[in-house]
Amino acid sequence: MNQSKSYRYPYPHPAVTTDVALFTIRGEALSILLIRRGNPPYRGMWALPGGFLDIGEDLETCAKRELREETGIEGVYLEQLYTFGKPERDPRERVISIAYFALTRSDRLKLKAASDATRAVWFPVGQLPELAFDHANIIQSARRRLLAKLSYSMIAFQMLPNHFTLSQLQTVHEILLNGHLDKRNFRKAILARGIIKETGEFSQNGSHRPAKTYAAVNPTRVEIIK
Amino acid sequence: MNQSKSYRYPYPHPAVTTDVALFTIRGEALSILLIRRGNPPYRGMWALPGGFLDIGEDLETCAKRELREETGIEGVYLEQLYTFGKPERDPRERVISIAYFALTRSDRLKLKAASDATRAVWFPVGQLPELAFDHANIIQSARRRLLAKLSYSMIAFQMLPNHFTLSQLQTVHEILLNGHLDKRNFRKAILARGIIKETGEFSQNGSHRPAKTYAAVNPTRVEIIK
DNA sequence: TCAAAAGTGTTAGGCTTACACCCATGC
DNA sequence: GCATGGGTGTAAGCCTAACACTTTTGA
Repeated sequence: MNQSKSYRYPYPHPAVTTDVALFTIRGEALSILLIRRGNPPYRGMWALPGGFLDIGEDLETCAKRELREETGIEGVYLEQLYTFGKPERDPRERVISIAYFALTRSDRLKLKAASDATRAVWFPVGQLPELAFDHANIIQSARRRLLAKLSYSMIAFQMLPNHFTLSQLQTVHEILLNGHLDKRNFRKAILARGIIKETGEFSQNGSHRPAKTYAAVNPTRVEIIK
Repeated sequence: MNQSKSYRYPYPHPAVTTDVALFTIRGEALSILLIRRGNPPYRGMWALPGGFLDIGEDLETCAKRELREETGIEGVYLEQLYTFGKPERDPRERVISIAYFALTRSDRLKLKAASDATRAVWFPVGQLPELAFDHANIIQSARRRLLAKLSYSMIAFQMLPNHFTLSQLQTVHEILLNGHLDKRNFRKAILARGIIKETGEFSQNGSHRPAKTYAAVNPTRVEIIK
């Protein structure tokens, strides 16, 4: 290593990465975006999109940047999940990873075809491949977070287009909760919270009555308190 | 810097610290433990107990170690809170801090008098001094976490002795919520959850009827899901 | 016997849940 | 006109919140 290209510290420093657990609904399944690793360690295995923090870069910026560089996806709902730092979690050196939890509409991935496609793939969470590092743990934490938030925030429409029908929203909840919901009660509960409003437009979607479409009242993030 | 005492990396690495927001109830006030800084930066100002991660040391171990070294306190309830990493949060170099949330009985600090006392002091959260770094932010997050957990976990008895009376527990809740609670409803709610049980012993505490004492059913931590 | 905190049930109102039929459209 | 999903109200039960008096002790 050329000395001019190395960085010195009076005591050892860990490396810092961010990793993103990005969920969407595809077909009828909750799915997560994984990247096939092209380099060691764990070459050829699947991992969460993520990478090393640039010195001087904000943590969340790093998470968004790595997601964009590796998948082309931007503009997702993103929040910090948990920091994973077991000493042996990366065989190269000590690596601390700040994991992020993210949601998006599945059609966002199409933006990406430009770059090196086929390396970023959606996997249904029930059919995950073997994962690099401790990423299986991270995914488990992220799924718990998603379930927990569902009950007290209306986070699910982050996986739908800006305008959506109540049936679509209910379907997302049913997939996440893995169970059936009552249509009338679901609508009452959602509308009572005042977090979505009618757009005035309708969705025509086949040979049946058109559905009113709704949009989030404030599309800002919902802060999470553990 | 002597080369034999320096560590090199092919790209810049941030430093990593842990900080601990340790709460207790003292008198009638929620209080937090702060350390007076003896070295720059922010010399003479108050800060959360914490410090640099040893390479090879687990994150939680680091938080516990720093707490012990700086205050003598051990055996507290501890959980990860949030990771703070704004690029300018430490004037020396890029520092990522994994913040921990902790609770203890206030009599634990007495263990400490051995080491360099008078540097670790409990401050009521309503009367905080000026704080070093972004520690005011960390404390704000920690207080939000404490409030949020109170409603769905029975975390409050982490601030009481192993055996406690229901009146003591209610008082802690009232201090945290800053409001009065109904005695009968409080007891019903707590006992209905089955998370505390009678010890069979009584607390004699003045010229009035002795109170039954209770203990947590499982003294393990309550996992938090943001 | 008095003061001080411990202990104990019931009721009303609100919220949650269960449940079934008509509506608008395309074919 | 029929198949398909969209849209709507009510009643029972459960949970929450409000409320006051008796008990046990030490002084």
